[in-house]
Amino acid sequence: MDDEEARTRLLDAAEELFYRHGIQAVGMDRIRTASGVPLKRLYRLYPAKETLVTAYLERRDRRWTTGLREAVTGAAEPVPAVFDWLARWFSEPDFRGCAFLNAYGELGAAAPEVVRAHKAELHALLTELVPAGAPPALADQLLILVEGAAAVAALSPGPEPALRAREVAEALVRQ
Amino acid sequence: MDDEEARTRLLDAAEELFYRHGIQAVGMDRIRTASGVPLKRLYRLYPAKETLVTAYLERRDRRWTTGLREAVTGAAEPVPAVFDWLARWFSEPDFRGCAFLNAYGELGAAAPEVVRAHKAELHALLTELVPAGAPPALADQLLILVEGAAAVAALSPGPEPALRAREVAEALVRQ
DNA sequence: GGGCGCGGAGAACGTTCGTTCTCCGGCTCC
DNA sequence: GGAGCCGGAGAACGAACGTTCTCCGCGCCC
Repeated sequence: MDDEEARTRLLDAAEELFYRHGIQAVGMDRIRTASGVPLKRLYRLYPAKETLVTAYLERRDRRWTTGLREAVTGAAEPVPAVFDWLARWFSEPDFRGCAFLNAYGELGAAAPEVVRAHKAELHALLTELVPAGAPPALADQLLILVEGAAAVAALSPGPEPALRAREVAEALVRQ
Repeated sequence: MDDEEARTRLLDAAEELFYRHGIQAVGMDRIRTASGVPLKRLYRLYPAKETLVTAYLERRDRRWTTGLREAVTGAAEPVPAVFDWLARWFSEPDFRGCAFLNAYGELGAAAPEVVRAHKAELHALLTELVPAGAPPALADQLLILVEGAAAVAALSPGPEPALRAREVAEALVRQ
């Protein structure tokens, strides 16, 4: 097992545990056990828990944004495609809301800056998707629909919140 | 200082600290210092931290739901009034998102059931507000708008998310 | 007024956390 | 083949947590 594989195993374990149980509720020893990476190597690759938390959020941000981008680029109707993608995400068995909103709610001002960056990226992506002549507030409204669907789905999982938000979004872009 | 005042002081301190810093980041000793209530009395009134957390969320739930109800009952247009009330809430200087969503994000399955109850109450209130002939999905969509505005405002405070959501809600109820 | 009991102040306890250290086996290099 | 070093396993450390205990001073009753 080289350092690269150890990093992957650590991030896999950290993502699963941090996302499911919250960040403060998961100790480094639990990540060590789940990943099989010795503590010494863990602290060589990530010198403190905070760096592991940041790396977990950054990798998840890359995967999430890339997945959404791939799902909507080339789609005939990109805005509804966003919510179809959300519906699939909300239906994953271990879905538990937006990891970045959860991290911000838990850590507050101490949350790493990738949390803000994630929301800025999402807003930028939505801005690209709205038609050229649309009012500038449309991207803000779509952002509210995306976040709202995720927040509602966090407490009652399933695709329904995404479908309800999709209906609203379709009505918005038609105008 | 009788027990009733001690309870108030404890809940005030707990609300301020839990809401600002998160639940796990605040120790009982910090609540003792902030409230001025001795540890012995604290544990007589709330035998464990979990009971204090639940009491904090239950009181906040009562205040929040009552405040929203009072703001919309009797309003000429109750649905937009919801978002005007949200705009004022988001503008409070220490606004940091929905305490119940934050608690759920932090505690996950270990969150007290008042978190779910809070969302159910909000959904019920929105159901009362929609016109009689409206499609049943409308309340779900309004819930998404409320939650989404709160989530967006958590990271970029100010009334704007509520105003954007209000515009969408007005378009929805007009149909 | 003297024993008594309640409540306040904070020390103390056991556990858990993040992080570091110790020990030891196995590989490398001459 | 032997010395030296790197990495693994897990004990150990200091701090912080939730919770309990000890001590002490003050008010009450006869």
